Amino acid sequence: MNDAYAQRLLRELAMRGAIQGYVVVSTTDIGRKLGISQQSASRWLTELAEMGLIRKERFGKNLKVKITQEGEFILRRAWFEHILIFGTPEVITLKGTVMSGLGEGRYYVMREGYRRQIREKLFFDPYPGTLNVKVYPTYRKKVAELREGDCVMLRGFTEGGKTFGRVKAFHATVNGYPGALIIPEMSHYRDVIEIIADVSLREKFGLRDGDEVEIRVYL
Amino acid sequence: MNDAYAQRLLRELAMRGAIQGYVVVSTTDIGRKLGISQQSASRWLTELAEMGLIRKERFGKNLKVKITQEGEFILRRAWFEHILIFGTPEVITLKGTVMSGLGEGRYYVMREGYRRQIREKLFFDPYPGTLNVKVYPTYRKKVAELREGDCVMLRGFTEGGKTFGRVKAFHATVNGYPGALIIPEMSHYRDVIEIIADVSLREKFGLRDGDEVEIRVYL
DNA sequence: ATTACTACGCGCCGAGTAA
DNA sequence: TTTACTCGGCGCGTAGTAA
Repeated sequence: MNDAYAQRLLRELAMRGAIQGYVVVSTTDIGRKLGISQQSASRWLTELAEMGLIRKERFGKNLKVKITQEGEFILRRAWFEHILIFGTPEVITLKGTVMSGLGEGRYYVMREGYRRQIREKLFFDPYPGTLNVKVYPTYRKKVAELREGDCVMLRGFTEGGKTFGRVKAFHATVNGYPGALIIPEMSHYRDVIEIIADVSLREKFGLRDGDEVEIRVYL
Repeated sequence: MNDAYAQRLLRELAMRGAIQGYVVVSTTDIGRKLGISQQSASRWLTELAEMGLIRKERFGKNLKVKITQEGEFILRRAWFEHILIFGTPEVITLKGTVMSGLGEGRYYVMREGYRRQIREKLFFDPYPGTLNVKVYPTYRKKVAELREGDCVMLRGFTEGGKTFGRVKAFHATVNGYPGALIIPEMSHYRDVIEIIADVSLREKFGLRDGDEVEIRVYL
């Protein structure tokens, strides 16, 4: 296997926690995520193990894998290069409580005009819905800063005669899970922010209104 | 072209400055760096341009390329993921002046026992020689901190009856150029540090004894 | 020296399938 | 359900070469 494939797969495994220790994975799932077949995913994993970049063991019907030190070296080099390219990120941490939206989040995310851009610019297929978070008053200033910060811009468009405005997006995590924070340019909220991810964050973390979450924005 | 190749090539181009604007590249050179043939490098670049991830133009006998916004999105996503995996680096900046070593740097780096590990763990083939930098007194404390920090460890070995000790290595840049800072565990110097890279840093920056350099260590 | 075309053959991908 | 084998076909990488 070549270098490029190895790096791509190692990163996917590392995102699942395979640096800290063994992680259960499925070849079907990895294949889907990387856009290759289950068979190829299986073969890639085998080759990665033969190259000594991962340890791989059967775990019932599944596999468990962990990245070796050699594999970690490769990832660290890539990490280092990306940091030379873009610099170290400014990380803004926000805290607040989950609140119910009025379902507009879902409505907007489902518009193909936004959805396509999210796939193209943020690289995930958004779960149709947003997590609304009311940030604690102390963080309002940081939210205001964000509005000025460097962002991924989602263009506005018209669809069925309706006009949808530009939306600012930022790579972010909620309780450590990756997604994006979005701020419609026209929105006037100062303390309510919206988060999107490739899964339902409410379900993933079993969140109910009033639960506290931590959001980290990387810019 | 698939995702993994695109990312690998985009990163290589970004490291050459193709995000800021057009950069002159040669397919031979890129091929060598990525471990593929000149012909493949040529085809990869063409395909990357067709995918809209780079702009490519002839520049005399060479090419000049620049990464488009779509290409940058892909790199930024990878940057974000690497930061989720390893966190944001602590960057330690050191300043000092170039000084002549006694040629031991060259002697040590040439030992195959170290050289192989540098290729495997730091991912470059070291130029046979080190840049010795005497850091200003204010930075001595930072150097001492480094000795304790998280590092890439180069194992000791014996060669021809001589024993070579363990060496701590850190990803680092000199005046922005990537390489590594190395600290032999047995060394007792407090204010002299050694840098290795894949080229002669003295030549690259036209350095003479007494010239000031800035070293950034990423850990 | 470049880049990049054509040809060709190896090897990779994925369908089918066994365990 | 899984993983991972075999196998057939096509895509990719490289040699040769033109410009």
